[in-house]
Parts: sequence; structure tokens; C-alpha cells
Amino acid sequence: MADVNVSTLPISPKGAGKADDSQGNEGIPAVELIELLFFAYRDFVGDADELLARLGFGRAHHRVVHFVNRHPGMRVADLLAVLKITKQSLGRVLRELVDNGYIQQKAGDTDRRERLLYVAPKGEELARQLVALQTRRFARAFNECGPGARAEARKFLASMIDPESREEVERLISRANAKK
Amino acid sequence: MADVNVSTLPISPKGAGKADDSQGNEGIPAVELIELLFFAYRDFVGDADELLARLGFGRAHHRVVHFVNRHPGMRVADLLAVLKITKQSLGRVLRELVDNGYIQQKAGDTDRRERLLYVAPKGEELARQLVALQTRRFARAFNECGPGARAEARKFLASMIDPESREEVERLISRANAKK
DNA sequence: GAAAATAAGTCAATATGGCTGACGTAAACG
DNA sequence: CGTTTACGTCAGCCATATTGACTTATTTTC
Repeated sequence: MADVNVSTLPISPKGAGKADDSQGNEGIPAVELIELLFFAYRDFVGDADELLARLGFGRAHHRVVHFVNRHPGMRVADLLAVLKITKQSLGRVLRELVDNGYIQQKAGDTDRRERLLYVAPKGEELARQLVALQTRRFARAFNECGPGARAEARKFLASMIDPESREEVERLISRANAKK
Repeated sequence: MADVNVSTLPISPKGAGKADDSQGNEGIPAVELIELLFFAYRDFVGDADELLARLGFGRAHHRVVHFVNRHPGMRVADLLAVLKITKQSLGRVLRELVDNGYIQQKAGDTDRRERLLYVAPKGEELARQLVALQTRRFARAFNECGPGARAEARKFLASMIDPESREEVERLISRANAKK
């Protein structure tokens, strides 16, 4: 898949490339990390895109199925808060998932205004497949990186999150894990 | 900014959460990494989004300015290959950047069909600011992670890229670095 | 018990950033 | 000279997001 036709890029000089190579950055300029993260993320989501496209879904559907699977019984408002999108944006995606039998809604016990969200068997299976795809990518990466890399990566990724939201994300993750 | 209303999420059980906690994954299920990468990338691009929005630009403009700045004199076809989008998609974005004086085009010396792309001073400054923003995030993260984390992260990110494109990405990066 | 607040859904309009297909122009190649 | 290449552009479509206004059902509050 030789897509990037690097062979034709010129090698000529031109200013403003470096700048932060001086202090303790282990000889790795941030701009390299920026680009690697860009390409890594693209391939990471690309795994799922293929499978989703076959079902007529997009990334928005992926996010909904993923988080509902991880937090069964979450409210619509919770989902909006996690995804940081608007009610209107969620609307179509959620409707499609419900109509096609991937997500179920149930009125809340104590507050019947709430429509609690659950994955239907179809949705659970889809979520499982999507996680499996991306799990495989992580497994391959850590296999190449050697022992300890997984823990290091976990710390690194958490540190990349805005400090203000980091605690919430960690709470979100541990709550989801607690649900087994 | 307590956006994720975690406090209201139920703690009740429900199947299909774990599955890969058995073998050598250092007690860190991949699903955690999946979510951390999702949130990390969102905040990572969020840095830039704010600045871009003030200029009436989006992420597409960001990518163009970034890569043209890193590879001055690259051809339109090269840019398309890197971004993996179509000529038509690039069209509007590139025109806006040229019209607003961020990008310059020059006919190729030996092949005058080529429109070689260069950042104008305005574009170079914008690229610099965008890199600076994201550099700050990386710096903060590695400061929290301790020594060696930068090199570990570099290896990890590279390993997350599709094996078939990894070499090309590395070549792309080293060519850009060579231009200083 | 009436009024206010809340949870969710919906309609309409708009923006962004992708896509495909078709076509045009200029220049290079053979 | 004819073909291919590099680039641009027109037209239309789709997915995902936005804002603002409004409805419905229900709960909370006074």
C-alpha cells in the first residue's frame, strides 16, 4: 500500500522545522510525536471504520455503541456529556441504532422521564467485535515494544488528557470495569 | 469543567465487559487503552481547534498547513497521498489557504505542470503556533511520566501505525527533519 | 395542586469535510 | 502528434456536527 509518495518529495532546505531540540526531550522533537499520533490514530479508527461501513454506520454509531455497552443503563444526558456533542447530533444516530435493533431504551424506574440505554444482543456483539479489532492493534504494538510498554502507554495516554477531565475519565473507566 | 456526569451512572452489572484480562497484558485491559486514546486524541486536537476556529479554519486547514510547512515545495499529489483524501476535498481548503495568504504555489522548475506548495510567512507562523500548542501538551505529559517516557511513547505510537505504512511515515518524518 | 424545572425528542437551517463522476487545461512524454 | 500526467473545477451527494426553538412527559418545588 505505498500511498505516501515520499520518493518524490524534495530534500531541499527551508526554515522553521526544529526549535525545541535543545532541552531534555531525549532527541525526539515533539513534531515527530505529533505526526506519529496523527497517523496512529488514523489507523486505529480505520480498523473500526471498515466493519462499521459494512453495516451502514459511521464513527458516531461506534462511539454510542461502545459507551452504552460499557455503561449499560446510562441516561441520554450522560452519553451527551461523555461524547460532548449536542442532543440533536445524537438524535439521528441513536434513532438509527434503536431502529436497527442495536440499542434498547427503557424508562427509568424512579424517574420515568429517563430513557436508559442498553445494548441489545446485536449491539453487544458489534461492540465486542469493535473492541476486538482495536485490541488486536494494541496487542501487536506492545508485542513489538517489549515488556512494560503497556503500563507506560497507559500512563502516557492518561497524561495527554486535559488535567481537568482526567479524573472524570479515570472514574468513567473504573466504573465501566466494575460492571464487568 | 465537570462535563461527564459520572455521579449518575449506575453501578449495576451487565455482561460483556472483560474478556482479555487473562494473558500478559499487565492487568490493563485494552478497552481502557481504547478509551484513553479516544479522550487523549480529542484533547490533543482540541488544542488546535480553538486557535483555528478564531481564523475561520478547521482541522483540514490544520493538516494542510502542517504538512506543507514540514515539506516545503511538496506537490499537490504528495499532499493528497499523505492526507489520503481526494483532490476535490483538498480543493476548497487549499484555495482558502491560498486566498488568505497562508500558502503559496509555484510552478515546478523542471515540470511546470506541478504547483509546488510553500507556506507563506503567515502560514509558517500559524504552523509554528499549532506545533507549539501540541508540543506543550506532550511536554506536560512527559513531565508527569518521568524520564524515558518520551522514547517509549515514540516507539509505542510508531507501533500503532499499520505495519505497511510505518516505513513510509518514518521516511516522511526523517525527510521533514532533514529540511530543518 | 399549580408552577417551574428537567429529560428527552424533534423540526429547521447551517457548516464542515469528506465522497464520486465528469470534464478541462496545460505540459510532458514517447 | 497522440497519450499521459498534474492540477483544477463543476455538480451533486452524504455524514456529522452545530444553533435555536419548540413539544411532551414527568418530577420537583413552592
